[in-house]
Amino acid sequence: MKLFPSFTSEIIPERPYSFELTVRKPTGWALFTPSEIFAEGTLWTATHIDNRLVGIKLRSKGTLDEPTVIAEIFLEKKPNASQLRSINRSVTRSIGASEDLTEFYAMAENDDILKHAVVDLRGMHNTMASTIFPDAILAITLQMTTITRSNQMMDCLLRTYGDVAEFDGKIVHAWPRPDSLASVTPEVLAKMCNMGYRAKHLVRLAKKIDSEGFPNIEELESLTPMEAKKLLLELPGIGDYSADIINPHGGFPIDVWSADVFGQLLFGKEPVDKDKEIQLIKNEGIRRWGKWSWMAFYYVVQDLENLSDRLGVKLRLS
DNA sequence: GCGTCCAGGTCTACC
DNA sequence: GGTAGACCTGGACGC
Repeated sequence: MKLFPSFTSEIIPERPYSFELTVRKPTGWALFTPSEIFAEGTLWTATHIDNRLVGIKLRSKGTLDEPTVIAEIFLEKKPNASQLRSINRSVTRSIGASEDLTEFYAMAENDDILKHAVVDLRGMHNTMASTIFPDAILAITLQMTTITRSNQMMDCLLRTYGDVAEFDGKIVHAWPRPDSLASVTPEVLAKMCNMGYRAKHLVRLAKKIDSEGFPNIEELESLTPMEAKKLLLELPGIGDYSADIINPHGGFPIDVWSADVFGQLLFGKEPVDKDKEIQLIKNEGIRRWGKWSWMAFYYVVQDLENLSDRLGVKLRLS
């Protein structure tokens, strides 16, 4: 779909704000889609906001302590005033511009693990999807397989069922909308993208979000973290780990990989019986970092290589 | 070349 | 409430 220049916003994030660390994480996690393009300090990306395909060009005009982000928005049609406000609000929230890191940093400076990460990654804000569906796709494709195959599944979903945004001389593939996958049979999806048993979960989940009135990301955000998680656990194929990935409040998503990392950091050893020890590691992380558990997880995972050196432990990088 | 194991979880049946 | 076993697939590994 061709998108045209619509409007430009100047966003003033809470300081400190590192544009590059925030929109382009050290681990390579994308802001909205793995297909987005980052070059010479500018990000071209695409997502759905209010069911509308939106092309977004982001660049920094400021510094870590005097940050300004310029967001150029590309749409198929001219938005009305309400749509414009909604897109602005969504982009501002997604790039973590309103997030105040002061309290987290104060806690982290007295934490033997985090005190290193917050120095290494000063100004990195938490980013957020504009809808829950992309994170649900991520969570389901990560389940019980290798990262290589997860990436193959995600790439197929993106290119076969996603929307293509053409704008500013770039082409970016956005994640599929729930209605695009709700109309596909699990058999076709399993065959097309080698998804195996995950296909039926994903199709049922797409139908539930598309037509059964499941709360959107802003509605989940207005609930308490536990209320939001309880609702997410009602989605097909979404268990404790996946709900912690999708929850807009953040969680402490411990899987077999992060269990090795946080087992080393919190108990000095990787778990032997992962099934049993994952819950212990999760409980200890939540006990130690409380409401900042997600930010702690986020900073640690983005800083593994440095932390391995600084703490003198061998952390499994991926 | 072939068989087996296992990987960034979740669901269900059974106790 | 707790837990064992099934679930798609393909790469790695041993033989």
